[in-house]
Amino acid sequence: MAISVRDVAKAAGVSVGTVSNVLNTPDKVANKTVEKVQAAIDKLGFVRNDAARQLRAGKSRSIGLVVLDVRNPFFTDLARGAEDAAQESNMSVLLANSDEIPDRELAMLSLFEEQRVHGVLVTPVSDDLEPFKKAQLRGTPIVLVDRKSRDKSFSSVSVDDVAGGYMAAKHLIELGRKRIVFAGGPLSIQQVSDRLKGAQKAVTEHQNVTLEVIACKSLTVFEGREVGAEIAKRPKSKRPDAVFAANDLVAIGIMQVCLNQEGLRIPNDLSLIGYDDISFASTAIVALTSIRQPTHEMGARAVELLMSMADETNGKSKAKHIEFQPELVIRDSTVAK
Amino acid sequence: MAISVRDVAKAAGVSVGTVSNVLNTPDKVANKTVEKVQAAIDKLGFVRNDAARQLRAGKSRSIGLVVLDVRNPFFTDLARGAEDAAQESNMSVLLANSDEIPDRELAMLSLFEEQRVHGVLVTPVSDDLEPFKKAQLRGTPIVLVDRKSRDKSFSSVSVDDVAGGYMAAKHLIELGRKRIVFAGGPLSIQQVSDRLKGAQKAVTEHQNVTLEVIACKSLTVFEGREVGAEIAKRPKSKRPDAVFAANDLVAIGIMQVCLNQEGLRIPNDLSLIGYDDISFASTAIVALTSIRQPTHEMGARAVELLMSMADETNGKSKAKHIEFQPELVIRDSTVAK
DNA sequence: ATTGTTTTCTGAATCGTTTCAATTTATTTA
DNA sequence: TAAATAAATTGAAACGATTCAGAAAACAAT
Repeated sequence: MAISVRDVAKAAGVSVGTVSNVLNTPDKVANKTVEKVQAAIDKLGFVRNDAARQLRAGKSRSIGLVVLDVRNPFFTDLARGAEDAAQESNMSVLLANSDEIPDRELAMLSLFEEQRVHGVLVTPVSDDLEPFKKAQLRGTPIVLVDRKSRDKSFSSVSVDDVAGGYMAAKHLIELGRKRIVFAGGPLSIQQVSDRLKGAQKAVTEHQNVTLEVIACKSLTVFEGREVGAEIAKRPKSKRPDAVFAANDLVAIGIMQVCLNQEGLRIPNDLSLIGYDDISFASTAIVALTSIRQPTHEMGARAVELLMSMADETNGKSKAKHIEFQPELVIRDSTVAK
Repeated sequence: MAISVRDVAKAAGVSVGTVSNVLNTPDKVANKTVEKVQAAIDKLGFVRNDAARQLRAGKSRSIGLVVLDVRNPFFTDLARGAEDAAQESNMSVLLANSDEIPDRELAMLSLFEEQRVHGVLVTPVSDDLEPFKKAQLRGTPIVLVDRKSRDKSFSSVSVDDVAGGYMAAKHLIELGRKRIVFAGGPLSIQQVSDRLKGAQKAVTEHQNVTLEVIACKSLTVFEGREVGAEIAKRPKSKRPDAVFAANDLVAIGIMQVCLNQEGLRIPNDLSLIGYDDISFASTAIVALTSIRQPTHEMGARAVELLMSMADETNGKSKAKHIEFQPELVIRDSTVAK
């Protein structure tokens, strides 16, 4: 039914091997032959069947990327970084999101394995990395992104979240804040627990500063609004004077409720700091202080790492780790203009 | 190297055909055979090679979706609708964005054709649909989404954007607004020009109401902020008393600048209405009046339409159109609480 | 036991591309 | 011009799952 290389070959009066060479390595083919074949391709409207190509090649031209939430700009930026790096080796990136649900994460992994992707980048939901380990043994390299591997079998590209959490809390303390709330969750996500750990460290280094944790179910604007409502309804004496949110979306949710419904002033009544420094942070109602991560670069470096793993013939090389340092970006939500 | 059905068959002591049947139609296989084969699969860690499956089947299990901007929640909602419907026929949706760039749109189309997707849903950037027409003739059904096909060769799922534009402008006029600005662009995107057309119609039906167009390069928060700055810097006498933004992102950008930098009151000094009713609209600084579209349902219906086209053997059936009516959702940005 | 019927299983052929050793053609060197 | 070398082309084999006509096994009816 559909046009195949065989049809093109016949129309151009050459062999199928030559058609394939025109498609893949035109330099190896005489110019006028290339022209003849191209003409036949255009005339017949030939479209290469990628499944057949992959079958022969044994590998696809794609890399899988599983993130926690595609709607978080942090992850779309990261994905963009990955795409840019992938293009260098003309690969493409398949984006999937786990929605923080372990089962979806597994389903995506299987899908990618069946597609014989070159490798998988993942921001894991939980601590159970067993399925990923198995996939890696079967020959699909895995790189953990935005998450340092405790397990020595995985390579990773991460940011020092403990340092980031410390920075954030330290900044609030240096502004003279005493009653700090950490808003975020679930704590099973390593990024969240590390950021909290850093904050706790900063707090214990000072007298008279308390840290309270308000948990939320996921790191979304919606959950942030829940936390905001919880804070705003408290009597003034019980209310924190600073909030460190586990990411910017949560911070933005908190900000919306506190400013709008309750008339709290930010930063006067409440200092607020987020995490990730998504592009939306600087354009929030009150520009948001945040902890910046080299998002785009993380995506790119993760892909490079993956490609180097895929190249190594034996595949049994030692896991490599790349760790970036975060950076404090001060804006109006902690220090008034 | 990798484990194949052949290896599984040998290990389980059955033929390759039986392994395939266990994978695809276990009902046709005796129970204890299924168990034997499953055990072998688990033991060997067999992972089905999707490329080989597709090659034989002739079609993939995917549908391609090309949207203008993945970061716009309107399109992620639409994509979710498509995914949900696709799952019914156990298909998956491959999401790609054109970033409003015609060349990227073409590249994505080729990629999808090479993958032999079941069909492509697309929100086209421009009016040149020739490449899509060719793809359709070659056997890949195309459905235009969020855009009515002028060309009778394509099926489409759309919302009556002229009616939506009319509704929006009419609402502003009924509130007594006289100097209305339409903010949006590029006009080559049909959704934008239709919404403008509707607004113009409403304006011409009334005396003493003017409509000014402020163009922007794309429908993003960033561009909205540019428009906001342009409006806010005007002397009061030249300033509009209402703005109709071509989508919610632009409206949010305008809102941020006007409220924050210039201290304009919304809706008192300026009524503001958006379009799409993305989930973020209701949680904006001032809850945004907007025109709601049945986003999720559009995605779902588009997939259903596509599947029905793919089923039809000849493929030469008449194009079908589904058109929804939009709905006005009134919030604080036009009518104060 | 024989025949008929249903259920289960088999395995060679197939999908469309790429690969690569072998062959043909063109170019250079002596 | 003949021999040596380089460039271009050929075409059958291979990738791994699915298909399907036919064989084998299991069961039922006579």
